[in-house]
Amino acid sequence: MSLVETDDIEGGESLSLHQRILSDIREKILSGAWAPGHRIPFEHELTAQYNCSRMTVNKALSQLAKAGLIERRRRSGSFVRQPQSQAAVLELHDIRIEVEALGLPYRYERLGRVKRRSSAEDRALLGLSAPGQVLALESLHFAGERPFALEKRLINLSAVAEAGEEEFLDIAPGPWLIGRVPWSEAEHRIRAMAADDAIADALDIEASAPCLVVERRTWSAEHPVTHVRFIYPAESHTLVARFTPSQG
Amino acid sequence: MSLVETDDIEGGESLSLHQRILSDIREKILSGAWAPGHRIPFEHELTAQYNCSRMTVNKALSQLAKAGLIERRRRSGSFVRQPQSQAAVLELHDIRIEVEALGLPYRYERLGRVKRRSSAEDRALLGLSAPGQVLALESLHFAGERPFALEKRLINLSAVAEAGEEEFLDIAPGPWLIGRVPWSEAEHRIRAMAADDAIADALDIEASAPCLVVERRTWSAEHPVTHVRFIYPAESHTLVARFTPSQG
DNA sequence: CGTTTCAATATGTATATACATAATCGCCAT
DNA sequence: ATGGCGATTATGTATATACATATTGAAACG
Repeated sequence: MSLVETDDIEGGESLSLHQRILSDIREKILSGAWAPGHRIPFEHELTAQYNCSRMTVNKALSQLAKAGLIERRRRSGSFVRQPQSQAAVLELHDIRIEVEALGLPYRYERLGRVKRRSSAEDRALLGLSAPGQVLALESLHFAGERPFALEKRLINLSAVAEAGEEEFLDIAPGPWLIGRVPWSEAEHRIRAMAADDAIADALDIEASAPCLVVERRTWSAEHPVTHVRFIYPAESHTLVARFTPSQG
Repeated sequence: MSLVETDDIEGGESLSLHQRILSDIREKILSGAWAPGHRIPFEHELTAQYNCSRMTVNKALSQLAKAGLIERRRRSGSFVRQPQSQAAVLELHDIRIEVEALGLPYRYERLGRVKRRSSAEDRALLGLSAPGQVLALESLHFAGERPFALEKRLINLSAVAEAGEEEFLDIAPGPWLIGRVPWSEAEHRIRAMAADDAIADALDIEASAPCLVVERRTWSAEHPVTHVRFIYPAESHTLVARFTPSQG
């Protein structure tokens, strides 16, 4: 039995050997041909089958291991792992891009801007322990005539002092921060909520109508940078997440 | 200027060289010391600084490139990328695990089970073009006494024939499918919705109360396998997604 | 019979080397 | 000037090799 013809007569697809080994093995696993627990051929066997060096095989297998598709055990070999905990990559677009993708004109409007000493709630949201200055912003993103999302944001001025000088009248805080502050970690919370009166008013929807709430906390090298809460009317928004295990 | 002392006197942390190069460069980028656009040292410079071979440096840089932190251009060098489109990894736990993590007893109850020829709507949800048999399931997941989530699922029997023989009285379709059908791709849609009467009744909440809806479509090697819609009462559920760029 | 020891084995990491490929720079001829 | 061409350069991919390390299985020993 051989995984491939060593002399590939047909599709000389200009795939690198590395890529070919990767996709061959992925295919075997995803098709179910190699069930979880199955021992995949030893490196030296693959070396022979693909007629290449062990380093090339090793790189491919290491990558599959890092992607979580296989598990490698010294002296024992490499094994197909149990189905992984399902995880999906959730792309969190810029709202402007999202709106424009819908073919609607985008408009941003700053509602409020307050610089203040952090309240206990501010600190809780940002994950701060010591008090300090924060900037609280409230703004609306429009798709055409209609409000698309309400944004409530806190910025930790100890981490991003320059934000204190910015009015955010013409630029939304999201794009402003991106590119200025490299972020090392982010956390999102997604939930449904009934609109309270203030939200309903801002978004021009009925009170207690369902909304999708996306909260994001961002850190840069351990320091909390910002906490933001996007509130979308239920109709206007669906988050899409896709997942393909271990691509390339 | 040198990234590290070539003879590391202090922390001989038993980190592999590969790991050390990776984390050094990541640190520079995430701390902002190397801003987006900055050209990071050429491979041969890093080779000299770390006193190692180019292959080792190359492997580290390739990994950073694959993680999206840097961009490599032939003849020009490697550059710190603009902040990536924000993406987060959303873990989609098994509901049983989620409930038990809350310290509540988990219970599953099948509400309905119908085997039928796929309707146009079924095909649209599953992404099928040709008609065929599908299994429609409706079930409830409980956390303690209270309904935690309502599940509405379609299974494509052309892809998973054995599902037609299963009653799903004692095992939820999710766990049943996992481990039986390897999935190669999944897509999620997350949105908020007002509970209609049927949903409100099943979940024991008020009509038009806000709910979080998570829809998932799963493929196995191009074939649609299942479409499932989880409906959570707003209070009971928050999805959490975390992201750290390019972990080693 | 149980334990220790040792050799065999598969993976982990690193090196030196080689050639391919793409992009850029500068030279040269038009 | 300007358009093309070749040399240069940095990365991309692969090889052969070497030694480290963890684990297993079997032999040796008390």
